[in-house]
Amino acid sequence: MQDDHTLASSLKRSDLAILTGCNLETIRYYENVGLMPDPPRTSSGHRRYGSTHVERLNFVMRARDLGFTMEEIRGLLSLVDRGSHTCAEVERMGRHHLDVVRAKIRDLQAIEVILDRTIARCTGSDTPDCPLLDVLNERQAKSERERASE
Amino acid sequence: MQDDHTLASSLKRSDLAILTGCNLETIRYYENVGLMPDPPRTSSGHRRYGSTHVERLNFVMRARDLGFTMEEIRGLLSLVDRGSHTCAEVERMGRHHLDVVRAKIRDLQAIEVILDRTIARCTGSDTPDCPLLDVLNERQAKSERERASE
DNA sequence: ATAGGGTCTGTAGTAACTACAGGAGCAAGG
DNA sequence: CCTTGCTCCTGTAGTTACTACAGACCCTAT
Repeated sequence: MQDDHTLASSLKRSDLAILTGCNLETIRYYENVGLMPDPPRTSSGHRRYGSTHVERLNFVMRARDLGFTMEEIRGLLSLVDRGSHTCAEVERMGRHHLDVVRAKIRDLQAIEVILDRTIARCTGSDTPDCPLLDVLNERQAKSERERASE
Repeated sequence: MQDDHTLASSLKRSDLAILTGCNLETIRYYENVGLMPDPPRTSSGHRRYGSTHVERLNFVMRARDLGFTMEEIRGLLSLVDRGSHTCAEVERMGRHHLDVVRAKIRDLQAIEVILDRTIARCTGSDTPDCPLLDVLNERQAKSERERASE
């Protein structure tokens, strides 16, 4: 069909995927969950994308790379879409996310320390005795830090 | 029914949950996926647990706290269950997991740096201009480190 | 005209649980 | 003895953020 030169948007879904590096199916998923707007369609139902979609998808992917959850990305987008967002609002969301990231780092570092110290005591020999198994068999399941924060 | 004093195991599922701090439903889940053995039952079908179950569940939870995936925990358990495991085998699995943990830490730290530096430039004012939004609108979606490792 | 791809939809699968619905059992009070 | 209310049983659906498939349609090129 030749009805589609009326659309400023002329990218197919596969084009958008290649341009942004996003998985093809993920694009449809983002449309379903409302992170991406429903694109215009050709008369036969095929999606056609334009530069606004490219920018939007890049925004979503960049936020994803920074570890924002979809809920957070939705929040950021709705601020921007509202048109009256402020730097203060965005900063607040960013700071909250940064706190979450730092908490995850701390948790993983606590794990790292335990694993590292424990494995350092491993003999690597053919005996069944193993410091790591000893640690896994210990009674208390949680580190002091975790218990302290409860 | 009084048929159950023949069982050395006398803990109900709720008892096991309280004793280990594990969620009640999670215990059943671990049985379904084979991390915990099917416990003996009373004549009416109620689960009865003993000290071996307590120890096993503590092991699983401790491994979970250290960030091992269920697949890894299954591996550790099958080594131990086999009865002929060696420290070398356990150490190898531990080291692999430690590598994964460290990779996650590095990823999160890269995110932390970007967020921290970006938010530091936020004015926190009522203007729509925002360094964080600028970063999210940037073309390239991946950090140099990530592209380098592909 | 037809062969081959691409695109469409809905749906199921992933990890590691958590939560519910609806039915059965169990212990204690009346 | 019987009821009341709690626990336990099962199967199933929901969660996050996708990914992958099946079967139907469409589009392009020869």
